[in-house]
Amino acid sequence: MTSSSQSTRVRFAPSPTGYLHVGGARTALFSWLFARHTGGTFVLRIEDTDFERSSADMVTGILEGMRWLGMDWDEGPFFQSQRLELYAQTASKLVECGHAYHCFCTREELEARRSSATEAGVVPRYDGRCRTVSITDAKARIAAGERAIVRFMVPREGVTVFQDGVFGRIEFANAELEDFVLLRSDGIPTYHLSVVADDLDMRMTHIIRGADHLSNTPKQVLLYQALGASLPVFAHLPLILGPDKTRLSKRHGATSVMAYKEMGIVPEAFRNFLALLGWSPGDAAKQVGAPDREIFSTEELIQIFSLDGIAHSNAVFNNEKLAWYNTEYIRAYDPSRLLPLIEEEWKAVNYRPTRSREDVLAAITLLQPRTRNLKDFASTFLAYFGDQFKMDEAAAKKFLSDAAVRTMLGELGDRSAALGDFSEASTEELLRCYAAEKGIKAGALINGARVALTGQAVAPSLFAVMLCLGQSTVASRLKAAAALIV
RNA sequence: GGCGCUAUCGUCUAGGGGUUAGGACGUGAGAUUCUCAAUCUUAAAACACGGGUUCGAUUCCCGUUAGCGCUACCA
Repeated sequence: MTSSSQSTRVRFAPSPTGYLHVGGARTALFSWLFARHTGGTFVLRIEDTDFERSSADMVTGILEGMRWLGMDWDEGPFFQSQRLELYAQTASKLVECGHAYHCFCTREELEARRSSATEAGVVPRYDGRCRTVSITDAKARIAAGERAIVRFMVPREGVTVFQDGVFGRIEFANAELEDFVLLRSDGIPTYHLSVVADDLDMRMTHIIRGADHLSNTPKQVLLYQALGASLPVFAHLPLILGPDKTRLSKRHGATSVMAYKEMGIVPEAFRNFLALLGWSPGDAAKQVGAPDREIFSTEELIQIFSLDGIAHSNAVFNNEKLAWYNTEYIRAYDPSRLLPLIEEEWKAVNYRPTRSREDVLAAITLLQPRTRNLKDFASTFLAYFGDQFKMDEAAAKKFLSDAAVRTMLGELGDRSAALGDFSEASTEELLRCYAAEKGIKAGALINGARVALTGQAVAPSLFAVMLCLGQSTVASRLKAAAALIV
């Protein structure tokens, strides 16, 4: 453990202009994992300086998504919209010490110059013409009511270098950068100003964020230097792409993490999947057991997570692998922990189980090994939790269309009601003897019984199902089969 | 266009100057079975291309190509 003076401080700083998307969730997860691994502090900061596009609902949604994935935070959420004073002060400090200046160019002028530069085949970049306006002149003009923005004065020459925690040494020529805007004419800061002012004020030691910010970083490094501050460690995460290898977005379907919850994904599965997207433990996996394992508990992830294992290239989101993780996690759940999640699904379809909690838990245990998705419990598995369920038409057609079979199932229902000892062995014996007696293949009766009992052509072993449902339910559903019209 | 980043099976990845280039998901085949999963066995599947450096390059260097990102008074 590091001493408190050098302990890490990491933040997740989403902008509430949308829900918590997959990329944001992974950034949050890696930041959180890093903070927990190093015994540091995890701060949540909402970057809502774009009032037009930000909304309180999105903030709620982001927090909901983080909680769903099991992430907690030690400080915040802080809102940049409530910290405007800090940014204004930082901007004037920069102006006072000559690192920034007021710019009186209008949007229209800027726009015109940009388009003519583009036409001329020149890289459009602010020419720095307002650099020559003295501070006293600028103040006078502002006092007279002129609108101004504050720009950072980027050195014309030299290079800006930083050591990225993922990509290593990154160098940009200052000549490539333009005098970027710090404060807009309405006094609201731009991203570059607010992010640096806050990260400094909140004493961040590590900035973990998407690689889309890599090109922004030299500007921010320049800001740190102008402010006389030492640099945090920047660690940029490669992006997550959709199946078509373009950036994951709405057109790829669900990109909000909560959409995955709604699709029946279990949070641990999603967290595990996300953790291994663009990161791999390498040799550290040996610390927690088999080196080839891909299933890691949250505690294990915290133990073995490190910036070193972060990939340098973008990763494609793989729905099949997510589905596999979901299957694995659902199977491994303790039934009593799975039950609340299933109850949410039931609630969503207005279903209430009529069986006792013990019976419900037993049914879950029986069903777990063959569940791929939480939704199964609220659809094809309903027959295990009460008498309110739908008969799958195709299954009925396939296995119950023979009236003779239906009649036999009814008779079997009578006989099972009379069974003294109702067990897997006794029900199987009953059915097989009855089949032999009637000269019908046991399989035909088994398939028919399965549909009569579960409404589905697919189910666990029939006799395990019978035991799970109980003698009276089995008897009545089999007897009902005799009266069925297929 | 400029700048930056990246490049191992279809996908996620391990590896690293000499390896049968390893694993996972998915896919094919077989076994098992009362259905379907599961399970077990098994198979196919990759170092983008071209130059260097070197005894030797998939690994290091350069270039090409491709992909992605940034290029706002968005974040």
